[in-house]
Amino acid sequence: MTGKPRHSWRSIRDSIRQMILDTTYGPGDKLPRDEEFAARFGCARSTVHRAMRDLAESGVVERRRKGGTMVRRDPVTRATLNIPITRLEVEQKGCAYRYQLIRKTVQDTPPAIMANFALPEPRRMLRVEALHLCDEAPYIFEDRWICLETVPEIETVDLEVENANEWLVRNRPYSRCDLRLYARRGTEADRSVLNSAVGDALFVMERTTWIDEAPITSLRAVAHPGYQLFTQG
Amino acid sequence: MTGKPRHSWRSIRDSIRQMILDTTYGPGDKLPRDEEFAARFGCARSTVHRAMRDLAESGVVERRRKGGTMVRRDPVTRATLNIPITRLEVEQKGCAYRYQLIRKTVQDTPPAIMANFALPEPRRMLRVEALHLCDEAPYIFEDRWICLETVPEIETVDLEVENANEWLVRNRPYSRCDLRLYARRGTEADRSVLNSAVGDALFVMERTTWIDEAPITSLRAVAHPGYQLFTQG
DNA sequence: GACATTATTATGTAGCTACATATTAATCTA
DNA sequence: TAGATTAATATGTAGCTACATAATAATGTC
Repeated sequence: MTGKPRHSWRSIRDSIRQMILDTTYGPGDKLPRDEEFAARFGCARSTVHRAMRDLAESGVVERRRKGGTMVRRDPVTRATLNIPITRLEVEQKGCAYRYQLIRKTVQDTPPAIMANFALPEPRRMLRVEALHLCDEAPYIFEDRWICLETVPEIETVDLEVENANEWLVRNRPYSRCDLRLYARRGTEADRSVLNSAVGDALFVMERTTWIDEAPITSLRAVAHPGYQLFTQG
Repeated sequence: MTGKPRHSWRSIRDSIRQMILDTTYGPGDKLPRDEEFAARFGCARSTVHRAMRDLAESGVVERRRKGGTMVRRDPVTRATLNIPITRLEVEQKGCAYRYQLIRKTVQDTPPAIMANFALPEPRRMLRVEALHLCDEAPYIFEDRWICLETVPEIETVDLEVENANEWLVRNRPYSRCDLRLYARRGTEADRSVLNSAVGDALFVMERTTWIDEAPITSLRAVAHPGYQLFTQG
C-alpha cells in the first residue's frame, strides 16, 4: 500500500501536479473546474478544493473566483523560514544567552525606516539598539524602531531587563511581515559592537511588521561573522 | 460590517489567537478540544479545525492526534521566501538575462555535498557550474550537483543552451527543500567569476532538494555584491 | 460605442455526518 | 515490574449540502 487512499486529497493533488509537470496543462493554461476534476476522479468537490488549495499555497497554481484555476507561468520555489526568538536560537546550541541594551531613544523616523513602513511622513518612534550575546560573545546586533502609536505600552517596559524582541513577539501579533536579507561588509562601527574585523562579511536581516496597516516594528539585525540561517529541517 | 461573518474561520482563529496572546492560554498550555471550542463559539467543529490548521501553519500552536492542541512554547516568526527562477528575477527588473555554462563534469560527491543530502557514501553526480548574467553583468554564480540516479534524463539535456535551474524546476518536482543562507567574503576565485572585489561581502544561498528521500540536486548560489533577497510583498 | 446594471459562474466558506488514524491511557499478560 | 495488547480519544480526512463572494460575461440604456 502506498498509504494513500485512492481519493485522498494528497493523491489528487499529486495527480494534478503530475499533469502539470507532463504539460497536460502547461504554464499559463487554465485548469478544469473543481467540479469537473471531482467527476473525473470520482471524488467530492471539497477534496479537489483541498488539493487545489495546497497547490496554490505552494505556488504551482493560481486561483481566482469565477476566473478559475491557472497554472502559474513562473514556477517559484517557496521556502518557509523559521526565525526563532534569538534567546532560543542561542540556548538550543547549548550556549548561555545574554541580552544587553545599548541605547534607547525616541526619534523621528529617518527615510529608510519610513520606506520600510511605506509611511508618507516621519513619525516619532522608539529606537532600541541592543546586542544579543552567545556565551558572552556578540551574536546579533539589532537596531529596532518601534511605533509608539501602535505599541504605546512599550514605554512602560524596562528594556534594560526585558528584551524588545521577545516582548513584541509575545505581546504583539502581526498580520504582515516583510523580510529582507543581504550581506554587508563589516565597518568600523560593527567592529566595536560585534567584535568583527573590518571587511568581514556580515549577514543582515531586516524585518518590518504591521498589524492591519498599522506599523509595529522595523529592525535591522546584523549577525556575527559565520552566522547561517536555515529552513526548518 | 467588518467583512467577517460571526462564525468565519478567520474570526475564530483571531479569537483563539487573542486568548493565547492575553495568556488565557499561555505558552505550553493545552487548549480545549476542537469540539469544545465549537460548542463555545456556536459553530461547527470543521470551522474550528480550519482555524486551528491556520494557527498551526503559522507556528502559533502545535497539534497532535489524540494529544490535542498546545500553545507553542517558543513563538517563531515564519516567513515564506519566494525564490523565483533567476531568469524571471532578472527580467522583472527589466534587464536582459543570459545564462552561461562554465563547466560540466561527472564526479563523486565530496563530503560537503554528501552532508547536504545526508548520504552515507559518495555517489556519482553531475556537477554543473554556471553563471547567470543580468545585462551582461555577473548576477549569480551557481555550483550545482545533480543526482544521476534520480535524474538520469539530465544527461540528455544540452546544458549549453538549457539552464539546469529552469530545467529542474520545470521537470522535477521535489517533496523536500532545505535552504541555508549566509554571508561570505569574496575570494580570488569569486573575483574571476562574479567580477567582485576580493573581500566583498557575498550573499550565498545553498539549496538541496529531494523527491521522497531520493536526492535531486544540491547547489550553492553566490550572488553578486549588493544582492538582496526579499519575502513576497 | 460607452457605460452602468444584471446575470452567470467558479471558487470560498460554513455546516453536517461518518469514518480513519495516530497516540495516549488502560489493561492484560508473562 | 516489564512488555505487549487493547481501549479510548482528539485530530484528520472524505463526503455531502447550501449559500457567500468575487469576477467575468451579458444585457440594457443612453
